[in-house]
Amino acid sequence: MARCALTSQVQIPENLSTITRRGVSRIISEAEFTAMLRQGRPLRLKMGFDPSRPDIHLGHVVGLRKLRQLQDLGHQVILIVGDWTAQIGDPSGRSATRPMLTHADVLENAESYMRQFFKVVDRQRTRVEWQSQWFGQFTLANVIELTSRFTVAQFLERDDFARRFAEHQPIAITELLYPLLQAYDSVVIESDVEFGGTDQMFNLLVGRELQGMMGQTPQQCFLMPILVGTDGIQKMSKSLGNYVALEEPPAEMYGKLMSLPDTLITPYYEYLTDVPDAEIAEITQAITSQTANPMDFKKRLARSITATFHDADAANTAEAHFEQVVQRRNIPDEIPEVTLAAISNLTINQLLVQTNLASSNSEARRLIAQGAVELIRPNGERILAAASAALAPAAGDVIRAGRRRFVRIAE
RNA sequence: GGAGGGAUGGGUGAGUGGUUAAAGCCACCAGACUGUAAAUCUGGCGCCCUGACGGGCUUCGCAGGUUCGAAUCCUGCUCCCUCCA
Repeated sequence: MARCALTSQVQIPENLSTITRRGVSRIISEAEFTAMLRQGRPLRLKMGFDPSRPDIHLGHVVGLRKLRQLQDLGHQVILIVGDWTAQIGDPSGRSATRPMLTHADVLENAESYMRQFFKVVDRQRTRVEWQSQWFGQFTLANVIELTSRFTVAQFLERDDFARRFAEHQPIAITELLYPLLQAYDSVVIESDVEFGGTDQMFNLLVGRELQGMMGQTPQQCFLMPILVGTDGIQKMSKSLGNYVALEEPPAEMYGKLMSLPDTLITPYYEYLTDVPDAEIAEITQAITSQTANPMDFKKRLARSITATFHDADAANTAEAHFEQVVQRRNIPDEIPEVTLAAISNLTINQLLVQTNLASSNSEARRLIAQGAVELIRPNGERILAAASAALAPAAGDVIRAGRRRFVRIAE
C-alpha cells in the first residue's frame, strides 16, 4: 500500500508504539523523534555499513525491518557504503595483518551486501552514498580539524574502549578515528535519524554531537536490540558461529532456527516477524504455562522467517525435510552420492573419510565406536557398523554417520 | 629512553623438569531420552596403525641449546601489553 505510493505525502501513524517500541532498544531522544515524525516531511534515515564483511545475518535484520517500516510511511533511507574505511582494513582484533582490501573486493562486497540488504529494505526509497565521495578529498588539515573537536577522555568513555583499556587489551589509534569518520558521514548527508545496535550508541552520539557543533539539527539515534544467537547466550555474530545468514539455504536456515533454545522464541517473533503483539503475548503465555508444545511455535517461526528470505514453497520444503530427517530419522531426499567403484576395496574407516562423513581416520573410528554409523538398505534394513565387521555396501545403499550426514552408493 | 609482564590445543585458561596428548569451562561431535538441530543425561573431542589390548608420531610464538628426559631451565629472535619518562 504505502510502498506503491512513492510520491504521496508522509504518513503519520496514530499509534506510534509499533515504530518506537517494538524491536527498539532505545531512541535518543524519543520525544524529539516523535516531534520530527509529526512534522510530516520525509526524514533522512542513515544506515552505514562496512564492506569488509559482506554477510548479513538475522541480527542485522532487526534494524533493517525498522528502516522498512519507516520507508513504508514515506521516509527515505540513505545507505552509506564505508568503502574508505574498509580499504584501510579493520585494525581491531588480534588477527594480526588483515590483508588490505582491493577496490575490486570492496565493490564486490558492497554489491553482495546490498543484494541482501534490499531483501528487507525498499530499494525505491533508498539512496546509496559512498564514503569516498567526501573522504577521497580529505586532507590532513581536515583530519586535524575533525579530531580537535573531541578528547581522548571522551572516547575512552566508550564501553568497549574502557573495557579493553582496563584489561590491557590493545586499542589502535585508528580505532579512535572510526567514530569520528562515522560522525562526519552524518554531517555530510544531514542525517535526521541514524540506526545501529546498542553497541553503536557511542558512535551514533558522536554523530549527534558533531552535527550540533556544525550548526545542524542533531540526528536522532535509534538503538536496536542485540539479537541473541542460536546458542541462546551470546549476541549473534559470524565469528561466534551462532548466526543465521540471510543467504543460508532454506533447509539450513529452518534447521538453525529449530535449534534455538525455547527461551528465544518470543524475542525472535518480536524482532523478526510481523506477528501482532497480542498474539506474541498469547504464545509466550502458552509456553510459560506449558499448555502448548514450544516446538510448534518454533516451527511456525522457522517457516515464517525462511519464507521471508526465500519463499513459502522453500519454507514448506524445508519443514518437510526437517520432519523427515530430524524428527523421523529418515533419509533425506537429496544426498551426495559416490560410485561403488570409488569405494571398493576401502575399509569402513577409509570409506567414511573418502565420502567426507568423517574428517579423519580417528574421527571415523570414534563414530563407529559410538554407534553413529549404519548402512541402510533400499528395503529399509539398517545394519549398524561395528569396528570388526565389514559392511559390504552395495549400489543403492545409504551410509549414515550421525544424524545428518549421509551418502548414497551409486552404480 | 627506562622497568616489568606475557605468547599453551577452535575459544578461554591451568600447568614452572618426568605421573602431560597437556586440568577445568565453552564450543563442537556422538549416543540415550524426547516435544525440535530445545532441555536433560552419558560418552567423545591431535594424527597414524590395531577387532581389541596396545603401539608409533607430532603439538604449548619462532630458532637454537642444556638434560637420560623440556610446555616447563638457558640464549637469541618475533609479536603483544602495562608502568615510568
